[in-house]
Amino acid sequence: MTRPRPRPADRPTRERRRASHSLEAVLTAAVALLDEAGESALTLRALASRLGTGVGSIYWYVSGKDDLLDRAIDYVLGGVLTADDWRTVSDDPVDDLRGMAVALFEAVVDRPWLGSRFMRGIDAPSNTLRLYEELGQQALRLDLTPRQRFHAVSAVVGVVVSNAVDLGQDPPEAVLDGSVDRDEFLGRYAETWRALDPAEYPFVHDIVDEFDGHDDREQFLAALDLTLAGLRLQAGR
Amino acid sequence: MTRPRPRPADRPTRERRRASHSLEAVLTAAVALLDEAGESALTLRALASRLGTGVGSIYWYVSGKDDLLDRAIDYVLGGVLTADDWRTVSDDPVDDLRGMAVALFEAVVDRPWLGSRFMRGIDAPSNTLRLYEELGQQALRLDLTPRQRFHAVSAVVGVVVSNAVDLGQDPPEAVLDGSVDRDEFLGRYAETWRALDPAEYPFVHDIVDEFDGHDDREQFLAALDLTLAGLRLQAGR
DNA sequence: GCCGAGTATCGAACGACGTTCCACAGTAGA
DNA sequence: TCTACTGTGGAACGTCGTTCGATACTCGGC
Repeated sequence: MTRPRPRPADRPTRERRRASHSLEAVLTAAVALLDEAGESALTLRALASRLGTGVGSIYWYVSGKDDLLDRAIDYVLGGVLTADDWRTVSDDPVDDLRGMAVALFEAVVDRPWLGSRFMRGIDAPSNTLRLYEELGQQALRLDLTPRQRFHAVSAVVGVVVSNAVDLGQDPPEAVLDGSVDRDEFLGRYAETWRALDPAEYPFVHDIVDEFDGHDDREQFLAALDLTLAGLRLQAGR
Repeated sequence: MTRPRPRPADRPTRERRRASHSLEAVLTAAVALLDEAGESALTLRALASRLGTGVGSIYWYVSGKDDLLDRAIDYVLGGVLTADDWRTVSDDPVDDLRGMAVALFEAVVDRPWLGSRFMRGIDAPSNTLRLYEELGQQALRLDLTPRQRFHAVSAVVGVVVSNAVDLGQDPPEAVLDGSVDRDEFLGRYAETWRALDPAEYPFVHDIVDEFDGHDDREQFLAALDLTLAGLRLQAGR
């Protein structure tokens, strides 16, 4: 789990009577902007123009861009909590933990802009904390000390985060067809790697074929399974 | 390992005759700025004024801020490669891998601004790739398929990266005494967690004491050891 | 029916940033 | 000395996040 940051004072939750623009509308538009063109597309001006309003209005609902992003992320994380594939129940807690981690990862694949800010907002009432809790409830079923549990869940979240950071990196510059471009892109790197001295770079040569055209999902699953195997061992399963 | 990004064309490596400002000077000043006041302090104007020059000059050595940051990171990573604690030799490859991962993590603790960009620049001649290679050479000593090796090293790098991202997050806003402030900070979060309904948040209650005042290093080591335990299992060690 | 306090909207303006551009200076070879 | 190249420096441009004050709209109390 990530280190928390202080959140600016929330607007008092008084019920709003005239909500032509609501916080939800702001968040929806922000997420739409992010989905369409990535993190750099989310500017206060672009958001205001999409909402048909002025920049100043946004600051009524949100204390700043940081807050906006945090809320947008927590907003989409709420969708993960209510998805169907979330919360599988088996008799193996580690399997269930794995299922949740995969569901979390899938959410990131769909929205790579979640990127590095992913899983930061662990304020008391938030979907992020709820996610963390439900992950942890599986760990609760394992024979571990609280400290081991804390570390185990942090480790699993860490695997998702590190792969999310990967995915969050802006692609070359092509908005066009994702797959073909990506393979070409990886291929160009593989090419330069193959040109290295094999005596100096034996490992790079050993894995260059695996790197070339590798699947992010597979890489994530491999890392996850290594961690879970370690966890199984620790829990005596 | 992280997805590579295209790097702008390098300046031709013609030997420079009058190097009042060299690329090295630029990088040294940039790193100093980052170390003193974090990532947000590295602006082209601040860097220029520290070098006693104009902003335009910096663009002679570096193609932009992205390139500058990537080079600065690769620059400090060069120090890791030549450090004493790097590259321990034992008869257990996993132990050696662990030592390297820890050394890498220590470098990040010292310079939290490495943050999320950490381990991105895997261009052909770079310290990052060299780091990756040397990590991989330990995996080469294990009885694994190339694909397993690729995934194993990626997983280990991932553990370091995810904890680096954590550390890279800007602290509350205090530049002052790090430890006391941090404990207070964690404590405030722990407080709100303890106020949650134990029936709804059993896991959070279970681990809140562990979270309160937890050590980042310990958390990293726990995650690393889970991954390495899984790796040991996979390699039949 | 009016009024002041809270709720909400909007866009001009500010300062900081990354980047571009171009005028200029020093140096090396012809 | 001339010329081409390597390097320097800072004004200027456009965009960004943020602040501010003017302007409504809405409601409970008089």
